[in-house]
Amino acid sequence: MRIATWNVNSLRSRIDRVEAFLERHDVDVLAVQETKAREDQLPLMGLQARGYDVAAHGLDQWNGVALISRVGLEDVSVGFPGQPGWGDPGVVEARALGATCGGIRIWSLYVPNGRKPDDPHYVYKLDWLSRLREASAQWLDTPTALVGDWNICPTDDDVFDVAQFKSSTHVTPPERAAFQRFLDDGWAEVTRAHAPGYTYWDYYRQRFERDRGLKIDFVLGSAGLAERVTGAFIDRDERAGQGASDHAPVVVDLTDAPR
DNA sequence: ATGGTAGAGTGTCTA
Repeated sequence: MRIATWNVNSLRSRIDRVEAFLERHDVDVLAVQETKAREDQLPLMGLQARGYDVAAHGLDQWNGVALISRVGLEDVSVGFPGQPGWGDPGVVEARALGATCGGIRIWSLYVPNGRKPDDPHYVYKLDWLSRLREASAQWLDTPTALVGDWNICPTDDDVFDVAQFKSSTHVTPPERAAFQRFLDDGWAEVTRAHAPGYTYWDYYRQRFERDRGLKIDFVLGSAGLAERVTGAFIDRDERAGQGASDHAPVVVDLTDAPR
């Protein structure tokens, strides 16, 4: 089975590229982030014509997440226990969507950006990660993948210029500690060993052409998932040219479940 | 410190 994660920066403006990507790489399950579409605005026809089911949630114009699967899409849930709303009172922000696809539990995650270290949104980011960690502990003993845009550079090698980020989010010790706690719990980041390099390049200043990017898109697997990983790659070509998202897709291959 | 680009949608916000 082949799964992938991709921050598409608008599903509607990128739908042709998404469909081409699914076909080019024969992808079974794609987790997408920043769908930037209400549920009634989703471009479903081409996906369904290619045999994919879609589950999506997006309450605002920025942070929607979705799962696109041709190997089943069961037990769909939005958010996770303890996830609070942000913005309008009582509104649960759409940053996590989970489903069982082809026998594995997969979560499409869009970790809050944080904006600035002194912004309330940064506190929200750390709180959100803490709640995700608490909720995800119960999935460690089943084949589960926490995939998406983590908006954290776990090491200095994951930033094109650490000095330039010294007063920015994504590299602060609390964010890195929050990421590390998932690994300490038993989650394994399964892409890095197979797929070095960045996954995101800002649109301006020709960051992609100069390979000045960040590695912030990751796939964390429970033991039962990690043992099935046979390879991974970053589809850098997808980031090139006109009309690209600012993120490249990350693809992971899994063997069949042991029996 | 600022601004550069892109996408949502027409006011600016978010990344």
